[in-house]
Amino acid sequence: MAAKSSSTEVKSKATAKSKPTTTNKSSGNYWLLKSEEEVFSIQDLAKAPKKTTYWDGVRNYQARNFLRDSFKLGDLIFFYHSNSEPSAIAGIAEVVKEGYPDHTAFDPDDVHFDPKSDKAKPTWYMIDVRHVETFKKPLPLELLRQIPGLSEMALLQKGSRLSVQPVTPKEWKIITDLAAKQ
DNA sequence: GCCAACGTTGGC
DNA sequence: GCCAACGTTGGC
Repeated sequence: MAAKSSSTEVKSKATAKSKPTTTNKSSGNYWLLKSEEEVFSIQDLAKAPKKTTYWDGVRNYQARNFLRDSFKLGDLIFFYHSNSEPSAIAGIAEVVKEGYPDHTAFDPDDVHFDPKSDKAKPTWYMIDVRHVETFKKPLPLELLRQIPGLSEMALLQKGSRLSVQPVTPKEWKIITDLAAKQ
């Protein structure tokens, strides 16, 4: 397991290139994706055909880099409900297709249309994710903030807005243990 | 609904 | 290349 994601690596793509994987095995990386519950919830994902959807609409370069370069097949993802009551980690998804161009950027009728994006050289990327598990009880931000081992988690940092974030193996374990106890 | 924090844009 | 203005995110 060469999972080395950490908040300090947020600006670096080094890990993506340093691991020329030749198998379909997960890179062992963990992630967190934000979605507004009212827009697309983990329940929506569970009900989707094949419990799978494409993760479109990311229009931030840092987040784009993660999607394009670092998400690998089998990587596990916390599904986070933002702007929710309460905002919470709602469950787990997995990567079933690695980064490819986000076609919604080319569609003038789409809310995420980006007139500057060029089909020949796409600016924005997406991945496909499949539902793995919905937590019996979502883990609200307020609860997560009380866990000492999570104090450095990207999600909990002041002003953190990134909708695609790496999660460390340690954070992953603490949170999944927590979910199992609910 | 408010507003702090952040990213992006565009004038210079 | 600076930085003010603006737009967005997202907790509260």
